[in-house]
Amino acid sequence: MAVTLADVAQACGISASTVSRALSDPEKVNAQTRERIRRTAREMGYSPNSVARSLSIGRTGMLGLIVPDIANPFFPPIIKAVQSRAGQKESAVLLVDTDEHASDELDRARTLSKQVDGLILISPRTPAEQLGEFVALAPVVFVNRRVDGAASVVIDSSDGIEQAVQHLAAMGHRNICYLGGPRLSWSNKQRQAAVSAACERFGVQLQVRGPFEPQIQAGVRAADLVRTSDCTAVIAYDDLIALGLMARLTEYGVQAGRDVSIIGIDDSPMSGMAYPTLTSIHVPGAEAGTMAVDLMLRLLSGTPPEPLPVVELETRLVIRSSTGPVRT
Amino acid sequence: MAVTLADVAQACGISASTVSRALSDPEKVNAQTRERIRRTAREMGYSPNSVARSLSIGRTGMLGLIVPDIANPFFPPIIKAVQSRAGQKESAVLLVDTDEHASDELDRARTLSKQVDGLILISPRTPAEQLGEFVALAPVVFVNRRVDGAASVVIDSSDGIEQAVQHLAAMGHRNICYLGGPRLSWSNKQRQAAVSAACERFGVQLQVRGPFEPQIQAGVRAADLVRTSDCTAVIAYDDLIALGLMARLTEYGVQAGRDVSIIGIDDSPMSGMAYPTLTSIHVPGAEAGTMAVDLMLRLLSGTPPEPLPVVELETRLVIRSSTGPVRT
DNA sequence: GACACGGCTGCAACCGCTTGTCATCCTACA
DNA sequence: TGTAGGATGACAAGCGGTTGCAGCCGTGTC
Repeated sequence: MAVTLADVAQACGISASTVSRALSDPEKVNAQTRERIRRTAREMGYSPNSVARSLSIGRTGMLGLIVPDIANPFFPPIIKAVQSRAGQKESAVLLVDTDEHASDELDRARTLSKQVDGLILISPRTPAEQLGEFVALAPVVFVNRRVDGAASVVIDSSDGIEQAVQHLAAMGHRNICYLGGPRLSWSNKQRQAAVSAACERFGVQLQVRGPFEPQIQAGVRAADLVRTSDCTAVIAYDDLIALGLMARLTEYGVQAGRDVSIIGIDDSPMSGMAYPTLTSIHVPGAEAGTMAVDLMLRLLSGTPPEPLPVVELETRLVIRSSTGPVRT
Repeated sequence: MAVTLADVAQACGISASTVSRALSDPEKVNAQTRERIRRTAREMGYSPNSVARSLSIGRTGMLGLIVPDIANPFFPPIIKAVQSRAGQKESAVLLVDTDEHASDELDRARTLSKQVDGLILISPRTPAEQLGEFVALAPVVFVNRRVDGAASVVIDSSDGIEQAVQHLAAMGHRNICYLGGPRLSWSNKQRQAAVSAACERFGVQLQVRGPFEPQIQAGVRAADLVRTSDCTAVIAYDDLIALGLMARLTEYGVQAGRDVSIIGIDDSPMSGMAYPTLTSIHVPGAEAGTMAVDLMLRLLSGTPPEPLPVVELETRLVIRSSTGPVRT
């Protein structure tokens, strides 16, 4: 029912191979033949069958994108960037949401790897020992996680975190709390280490609580821990936790920015929205997505550069009103 | 390099067709042969090439999902539901985000339609006259939009909206404002009509403002319009607009639930988060996603039922603290 | 004992496109 | 005028599965 290459060829009284070349490798076909073919193809409404094409050339033109949770506002900007960059490069994106199930990642990757040219894993929750298996499966780019021997786009939160701790220290906070993210989360380890280092540098006492899921409810749960501690400021693993915390504290009459200082990480759109607005560390998600696609395309086309590229992106503190001088 | 059907066949000293049948149509193969084949296949790490399979059987096992904006919190739950349902049914999901560009939808659909078995369009922004073209392209299910002659899952906001207006009227509000969504949005038309009907029924004055983009910033912009009007309550096209509005009004010292009543639509996770928490109309997005996949699978398998099915889902009001008695 | 029938399996065509190889024809140069 | 060489386009062999058809063999029936 769909018009095929052979149909066009027949209509032109010419062989299929020539039609194929006329459309994909124009140089190799005489100019007027080419034009005639193209016109007929257009008139007949021909459009190549991408499955057949994939089978023949051995590439599908699709990228697999594995994400822990689309509903987490940290991810959509990355996903959008990946999509749009892939679109520019004529690739489609096969998206998979693992619902934060670390153990699903490898399974889904295995399935996916047969339908796509390469895999982009955003913030994978899989334990480090198993990450190698992904690399064996297909060309892989990791985002928001550094993996030895693999291409990755990492977001170095240490700059932003250092700014955050400095900001708090400058306002007199001497006792702060870090609300940790999922235990298996690589970025949680990074963030916690950065907080810890910065606290040491600025002479601030640090207490660590957690793990918390990157969800609003977890932040609500964290509120009681914070209220009963002697911390005057909190840095949360992400904005969701920070927002949940802030909302719950508000219910208790504890006001962020006045009674306690709260800093989130991700700078999601909601942080500008909350009341009070949330001081947060901006994480360049969109850039990361774009870079990941570019990296992948580089891996796919030709020889991967030997030391596999690791792109580092920086973060910075965005001060809003959930932070303020320590209450004396 | 990957192990193929032929490799397995050779290893078993058997023909490829038998191997194929042993794996996909077990009944037709002798039990012990089948077991031997399966074992060898497993040992060799065989896994079928899905592209070749697609070419052969003429189906790709993929569904195309077109969404206006992943970053809008209304969509992720739907997308997740579609994914997970499709996953259960061994289908993959090819996601496309059109960034709210109505005119992109048809283009993307055209490209996509060649790689997938069917198209699911969530809240399409395309004008009604052109919707027929999608149907011509491939099996289509529309979500959150009723399209004549096509399968659709619609969310009937009228119940929820009626409850909302009744709720406001009961608290003495006699003058309310509806902040409209995008002009081309079908659901905006539905919602506005429902608000209008309900206001009439409950004897409430209605003012309509807009259009506003479903984004926080639009709500912020709306705040001035609301402040200078004589409305005592607002129903916004969606939660984002409501939240933006509420945050901005808070900055002005106008407190939702006390000085003005605000109701959002979508009941997104943030509505429980904001301060004050946002009264909102719950929209069953996840159910809609699941139903859409089921509908699609029904369309694809066998004869579509003649009157193309339209699934209707209901909405309901979730009262939180952004609404209260009119201030006297 | 011959025949029919049914269960298994192999052969080969096909899905639609790409691409290496080769024949043909024309041009240009010696 | 003969021939080398470059365009140009046809042929055919895949890519890796699926599936209709036919053949083989064993069993049951008359």
